[in-house]
Amino acid sequence: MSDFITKLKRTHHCGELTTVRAGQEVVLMGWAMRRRDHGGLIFVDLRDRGGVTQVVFNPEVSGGAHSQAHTIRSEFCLGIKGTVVVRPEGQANDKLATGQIEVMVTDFVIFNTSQTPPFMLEEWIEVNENLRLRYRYLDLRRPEMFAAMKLRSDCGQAFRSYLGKHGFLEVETPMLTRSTPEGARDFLVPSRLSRGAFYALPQSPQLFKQLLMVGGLERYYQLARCFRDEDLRADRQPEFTQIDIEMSFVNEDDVMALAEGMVQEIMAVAGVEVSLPLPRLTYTEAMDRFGLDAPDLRFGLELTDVADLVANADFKLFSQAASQGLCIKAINGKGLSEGLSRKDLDDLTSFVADYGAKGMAWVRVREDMEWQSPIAKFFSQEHQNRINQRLGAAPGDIFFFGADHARVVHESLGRLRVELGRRFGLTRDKGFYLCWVTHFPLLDYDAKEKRYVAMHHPFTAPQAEQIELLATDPLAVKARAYDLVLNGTEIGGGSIRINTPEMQEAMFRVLGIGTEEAKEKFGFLLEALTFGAPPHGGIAFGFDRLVAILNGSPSIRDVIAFPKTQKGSCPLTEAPGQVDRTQLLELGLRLEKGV
RNA sequence: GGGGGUGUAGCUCAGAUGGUUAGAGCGCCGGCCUGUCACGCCGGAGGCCGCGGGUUCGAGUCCCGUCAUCCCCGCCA
Repeated sequence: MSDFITKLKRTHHCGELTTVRAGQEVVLMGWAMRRRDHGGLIFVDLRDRGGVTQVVFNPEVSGGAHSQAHTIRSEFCLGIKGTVVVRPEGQANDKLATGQIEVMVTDFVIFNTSQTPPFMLEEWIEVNENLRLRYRYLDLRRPEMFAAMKLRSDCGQAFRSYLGKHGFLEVETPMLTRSTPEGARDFLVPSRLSRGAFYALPQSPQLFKQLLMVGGLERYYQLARCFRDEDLRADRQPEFTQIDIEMSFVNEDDVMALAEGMVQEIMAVAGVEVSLPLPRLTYTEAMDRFGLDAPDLRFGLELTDVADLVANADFKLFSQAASQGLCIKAINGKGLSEGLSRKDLDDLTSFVADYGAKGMAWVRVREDMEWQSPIAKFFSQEHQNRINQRLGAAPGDIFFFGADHARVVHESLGRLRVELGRRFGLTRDKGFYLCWVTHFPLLDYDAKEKRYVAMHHPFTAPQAEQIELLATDPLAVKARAYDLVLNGTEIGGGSIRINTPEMQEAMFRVLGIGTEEAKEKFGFLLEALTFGAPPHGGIAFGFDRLVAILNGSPSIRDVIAFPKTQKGSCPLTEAPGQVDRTQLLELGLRLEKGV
């Protein structure tokens, strides 16, 4: 028997046998998915990563194999040898790729038995995610999970082959690096050899890839693991993977052209055709029309400025807002009025409250084009007509208004727009809509810390003709930055970088980082820029997000082999865990009591 | 740090108004079955109702706390 096991050599995968192989002897290896034991005939659905084949144990073909087959249970790991036979008349299974044939077993081996799995692996069963993660190795046996892993791998291959073809070098940058201020919280690693000092895990390879450009590599890429110690979300994990790219002697158009060609090839892996060049919007246009810097172009419901139309209406909320120069915009929910109950509107009002909107005025357009709304009485027929006209009103429409600082109106109406799209299925089966968003502001003002902060990161170059504005009107300065947006999700972002020490120092000054501090924290970069740093720029894509969207997954956890829960723990390994006292001693660490 | 949802058999869930012995489907175990394919039939086992307090004659159900998990806000250049 042991001789049989060691000599048994797999000839096919379970998904590939067809009638062409009829009569042929084959060896399959995989897991028993289901056993249908008729006492006489025993059927087992054998599954491996390639698919499923029905194998048959017939007492008249092999009595020994048949009697042992009674012991087969779910997830037993098997090797079977048998003959491919065309199924008898009327016994084909159209639901199975291999349903025209079956394998008549002549001999088989149980490589390993299995406990009863804690959950069934059939894909139609929804299982608690925590349980799936605790037994991820079983979860991964599900065809759906294999498909996700395969898609991820194929996308990675497409990315590597595309960039390899375009002369890029793959370079690994350090995982143990130094903590950088600004940005996210770092994961720290205590150093044993330098007591009291810490490495940080990289939030991104940003500085290293710039140094590679100074190093003359000209074209770099990496499938880079990045770490950020912040709270998790469906699309945020503490460690995630970035497609990281940097190029020398390029401008925005060069990087964007390279990147969209790459995205086109990656998406082709998922069977998605992308035509180039991709549409571009400026940041200002995106905010004006969609309220968000990551517009979902799969549907309309765009924002419309109505400030001029309501300025002199009797509705104080609007007229006052207009006189203060605040932003007043509206969305026309085309044909959605009927689908929204009073309770839905209350829900949506509290929905926008999450984004700072103090209220939400709405107007239903009746059959006769009259307004039905709590605020209708404040608007003359003239006002109503003009607003109807601008919003392209038709019976059955519903308007939503926002009046506040532009930031609040854009955020709340922008999110409302997406929420309406989701609720009414406006995004369903619409395919994939990509666009670039360009000309982001270079800076944002942090009211809490009372200083300017980089919108992208402090190494992003300002638009060349606006550099003087940096001193006089910093918020007006646009960056040489660009984001790639897919169906309303930012999947990539990058910029042309600052490549002279003077400009970089000026940037640090604007950000309130003093010369001493800059030297201490970024001295190595500033110094590198003094040695003939070439003009350069690049881009980074959220690989997990991209694959999740292509896979149709609501969470990136579905395309990560071993993801963390929302508390950052791993149900499988139970990380993070306690460590021995001796380990702490070696590192010179002591835990505070009561913490 | 904050808001919301969930937690009942191995899994997915049901258990109005507090009331006898907590249910179903699937899975599991045993038996029968030679054309099933989410096989079928017969029988069976399986429960700290997340955990800890409280209210009550009586709590799966009500209250407080806590833990786990999910979604969101903050945070994430």
